[in-house]
Amino acid sequence: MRPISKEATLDEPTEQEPDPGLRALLGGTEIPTAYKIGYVLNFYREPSFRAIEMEFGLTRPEIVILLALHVREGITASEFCEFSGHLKAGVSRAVIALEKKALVRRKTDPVDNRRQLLFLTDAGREIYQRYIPMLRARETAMLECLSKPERRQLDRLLDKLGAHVPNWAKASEL
Amino acid sequence: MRPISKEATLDEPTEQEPDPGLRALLGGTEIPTAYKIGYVLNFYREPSFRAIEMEFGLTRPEIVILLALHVREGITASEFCEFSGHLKAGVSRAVIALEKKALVRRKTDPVDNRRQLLFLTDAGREIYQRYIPMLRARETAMLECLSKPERRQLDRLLDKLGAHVPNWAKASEL
DNA sequence: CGAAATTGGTCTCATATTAGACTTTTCAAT
DNA sequence: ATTGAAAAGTCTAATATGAGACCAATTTCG
Repeated sequence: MRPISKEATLDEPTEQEPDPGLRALLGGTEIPTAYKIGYVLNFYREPSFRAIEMEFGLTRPEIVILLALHVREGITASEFCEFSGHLKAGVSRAVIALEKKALVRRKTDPVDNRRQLLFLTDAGREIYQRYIPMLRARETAMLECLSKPERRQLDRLLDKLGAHVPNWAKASEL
Repeated sequence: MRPISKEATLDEPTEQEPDPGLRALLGGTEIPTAYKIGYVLNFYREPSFRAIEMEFGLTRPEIVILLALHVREGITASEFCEFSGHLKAGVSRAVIALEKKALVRRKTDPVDNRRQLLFLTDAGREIYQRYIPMLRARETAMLECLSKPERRQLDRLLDKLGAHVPNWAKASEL
């Protein structure tokens, strides 16, 4: 169970009664770091995406593609796949859906007829603006336990990890 | 695409040619930290789990339940759900499948007839031993870019984040 | 230059996963 | 003691997602 008791939730949100047994899971696996990263992210991402899905009818790939296009338009599906590690069939499906929902526009790349450049529509931008505040708020809440320096520290480490990904994340090694 | 070119992969695995445009995604979203965590973890978890799924016929929930039981046996499905944030239907289904595969044993909790205590079978332990080395190796590879102190730093930050989860990760807030 | 290989995107089929309903057991309130 | 509410686990129906096949465009190689 969540490392809180029901009583604590109702009376003292800051007073926790962790179950030592299950908390042992966090550091007890043979892949402690990966597990902990997954543990934290699971609580952030899964409920967030489920809520967006219920409220806006967007699937996970759709959500993240809108996120990506908000940062940079004109990328192609395959670029996004390559960058993010998402599978091309899923991305393709999401792009088709997004276009059908008029949230995204596709334009064949003049340089390579196979490629399609993706752009946000106004509706796409708008729906993004409607779901991003919740994601931001939850990120803020998630990071509240860290001081400013610690957050910078975390970001620095994550940048390192992110930059290192191409060195080991080769599907052929599996 | 992955921030490497094909040539680099073949010739100079350490020589990368990041696409600046897509790399902007990493820090460019409005949820940079969450996104970066997800970015790194996606490359670790998704391919790993897919490989295990293909080789051992285990679904993601099955994989993680075996992981958890390896650390601590005798937990119940609901305890695992509460702790990990996984949904009970999925966990229930996984437990049923694991028992069917004779990887897990279930025993009704004498204290509460609704609850079922979960235990690994020998086969369950064995299959775990067959997939964990790959997960460990990939975790090691993932963390190779960090020095020892940095890894300790990361673990410390993750422990903080993990301990803080119960303070904000309430589904009712969504 | 032409054939073979690779790439970009889409589709089909099978399987995984979610929401919500359901049953039984246990807890809480009166 | 009784009743209503909540918890634990399972099931159903709908939908999401992965594997692999496919086709067309482009690149690679002899």
